[in-house]
Order: sequence, then structure tokens, then C-alpha cells
Amino acid sequence: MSHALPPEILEQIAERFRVLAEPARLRILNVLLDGERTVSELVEDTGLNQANVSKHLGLLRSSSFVDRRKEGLYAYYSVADPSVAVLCEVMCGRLEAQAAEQTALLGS
Amino acid sequence: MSHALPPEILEQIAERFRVLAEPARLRILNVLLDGERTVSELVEDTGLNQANVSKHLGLLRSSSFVDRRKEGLYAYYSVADPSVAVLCEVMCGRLEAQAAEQTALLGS
DNA sequence: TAAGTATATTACTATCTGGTCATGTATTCA
DNA sequence: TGAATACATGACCAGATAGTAATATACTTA
Repeated sequence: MSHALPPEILEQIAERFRVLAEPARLRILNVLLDGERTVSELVEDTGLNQANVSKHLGLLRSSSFVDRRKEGLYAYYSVADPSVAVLCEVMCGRLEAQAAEQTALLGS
Repeated sequence: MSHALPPEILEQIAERFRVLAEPARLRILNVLLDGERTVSELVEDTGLNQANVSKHLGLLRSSSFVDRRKEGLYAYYSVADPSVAVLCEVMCGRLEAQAAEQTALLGS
């Protein structure tokens, strides 16, 4: 099969990678993978301040990685895109593979 | 299973996403997925200039996404990390899903 | 050895973005 | 209605980075 992807699609893919290319946003997503959270809960769980969390959530939402449900004073966020977990797992797997290679090189 | 990933790992994952969060680098990787290429070939295939391609290749190589093989005057680059294709496919899949949702919303 | 070619690197600039503070908005409740 | 709370937003700054032109490096060949 051909891997040829048109430049326009590659730009969209890059844009989505960019959203995930931020430790703060991965921290937030990592918490949300455990279940729905309010902004205040995310502030507590991540150690980031409120404005910062809201800003990251705004981006995550506008790129459809998370959903928001408003109820009274609270805004409940949840992971909308199941591929987030997969992507992180793939990245993690590769990190482990590299670590293993390193170990192999050092060992013996 | 727990999704809890330590912040240190999340930073490494973010760093790797960041490398992929660039249309120019995805263009390069997309070409390389079709097979080994020299820098000049990549310049031709991507439309980017030589300094730019070399710079992106340097980053891709330092993060182990690509390998380099030198032969005479030429440097042959190839994809070193098979997960690149998987990651792009997952992203693509998600883009298609979103497009489908859009279509469903618009249609009837 | 000198010239030519392929690639890497450096210096520079313009642009973008993450963090933060201050403020705005919406909702609840006394 | 007014105070309190949760969240969103705007302005600002500091740091990072993509693109480019110029130059350096390494290899080949005449």
C-alpha cells in the first residue's frame, strides 16, 4: 500500500501532534483517561494553575481531544478521542524499545 | 489497568510528539516510508530547500526517528522507527472519523 | 592538489506559544 | 439583589523554533 499522504492531510496530522506535544496537556489527558474531571480537580491533580489549565482545555477541546459537560458552576471534562491512549502507548512502547537498546549496548 | 504515567515519561512522550508536529518533517518521513533517500532526493521530493531538509533530518535523527548511512558524497536516510507509520495512521483514522461525524451532522 | 559536489552547520530574524496576572462571565445561594 | 464560586479570556512577556542565506566540511575526481 502507498504511504503517500497529501500535504494538506499532513498539515492536519501535524496540527494534532502539536496539541499532544506539550507535557502539561499530556498531564491533563492522563488524568482524564482515568475519568471525567472538573477544572478545579484538574488544577489539583496536575499542579498547574487555573488559567493555565483552562487554556490547555480550550485547545484540547477545540481540537476535539476532550468533551465538556457543564453543570451548574462546574465544567466536567472528559476524553473524547480514544486514540489518545493508543498514541501515548505507541510512543511509550518506542521509548521502552530505545531504553532496551541502550541497556543492551551498555550491558555485556 | 492504570493510565498513570509519571511526569518524566510524559515529558519524553511530548518531546517525541513535538518532533512529529511539523508538516515539513512529516513530509520527509512520508517520503522515507517509501524507502531510503538521499538529502538531494528529499529536497526534490518535498520542495524544501537543502539547509531546511538537513536541519529537519538532524532533528529526526537525534530523536531516532530516522537512520543515516553515508556512502561517498551521499547520505542515505531511512525510517528507523516503525511506529511513525502507526502514529500517522491513528491520527488519520481519527481525522476520518471526525470528517464522517461532520458529514453525518450536515447530511439530512 | 585543486575544483566540484553533497551535506552540515551557523547566525539571524520573524513568528509562535506557554505561563501568568488581571479581569470578565455565568451560576448559585443567602 | 449582592456576594461568592468556578471557569474563561485577554494582555503581556520570555523562550523556543522554522526558514533562510552564507559558510564550513567531507568526499571525489581530474
